[in-house]
Amino acid sequence: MGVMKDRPFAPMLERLRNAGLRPTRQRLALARLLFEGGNRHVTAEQLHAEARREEIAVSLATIYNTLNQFRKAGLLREVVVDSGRSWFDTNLEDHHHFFHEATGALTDFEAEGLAVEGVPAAPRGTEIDRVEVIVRLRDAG
Amino acid sequence: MGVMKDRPFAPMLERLRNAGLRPTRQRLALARLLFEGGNRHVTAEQLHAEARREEIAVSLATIYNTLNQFRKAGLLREVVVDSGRSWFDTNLEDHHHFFHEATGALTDFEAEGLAVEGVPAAPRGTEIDRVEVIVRLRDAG
DNA sequence: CGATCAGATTAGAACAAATCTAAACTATTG
DNA sequence: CAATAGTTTAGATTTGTTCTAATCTGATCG
Repeated sequence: MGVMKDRPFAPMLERLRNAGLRPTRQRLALARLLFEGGNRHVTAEQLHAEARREEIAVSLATIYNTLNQFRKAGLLREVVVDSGRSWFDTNLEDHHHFFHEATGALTDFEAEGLAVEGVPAAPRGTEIDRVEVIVRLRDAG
Repeated sequence: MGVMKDRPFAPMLERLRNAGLRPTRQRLALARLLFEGGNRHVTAEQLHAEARREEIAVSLATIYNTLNQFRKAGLLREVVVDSGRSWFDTNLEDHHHFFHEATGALTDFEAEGLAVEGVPAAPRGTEIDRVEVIVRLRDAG
């Protein structure tokens, strides 16, 4: 835990600067919620609620701004599994998702070990950006 | 007798009845737009606009009701690729999708020839419903 | 048939997620 | 430490979807 001993904000501050984002109070606080501790998936509303719980004063508009800026800066990935809301994923490794329709639970699995073969060529004028695999789950029975 | 022998909507009528849906004027008209002619992808708004163009009087609420009923009845599949709206796909075969982020174009490709291997076991208490592959495209360059 | 009634349709209200606006605030720079 | 460019904010707005409760219609039965 020596990582967080001395000046707990310094690395995060650097990280924001490197991403070309001014390290404001709000961005710093949200970055710490998102990136300290393991990987996570959040929606804007969830993160807003969490910030409020931690007594961090951030408006919902700022949550949206920040999540989108972090995404554009490559600090987050957006995951679309259920229409009507966006999930943001702090895991930047090559990976895919389980989505449990019944509960809305979203979990990662490593791409290592997964092979997708036989993807047809991209249509003329386009190229493949990313191959996304979503494994939809239902209750066993 | 004395009734026209050629009844182009008869098969569609049967199809609705088989799905347990009363074949109303609106459902019949929408079913014909959706299922006569090749496979297609539509959003609710698109189908509404198309119905209006064809001078079929259907409210937007009915479009939503109908798309959801058709989906539940297994006549349509929902495709989630971009948050904020739902696509409905008349193609019931095993297949996957190209999604061109820049234009929002959604196109099918056959699952035949595609192999997804090494999907981890479903978490306890759940089982795999469907493995969905979305190939996200960007402009070539 | 024509009456009945569960089920379907509808306009418009309500809701939810996300974005926009323009005014107030703040981190950087010089 | 003042100027300024970038940031945050409350609240309004937009967009996609669902809900409500009133009205209409397709199937059934006498």
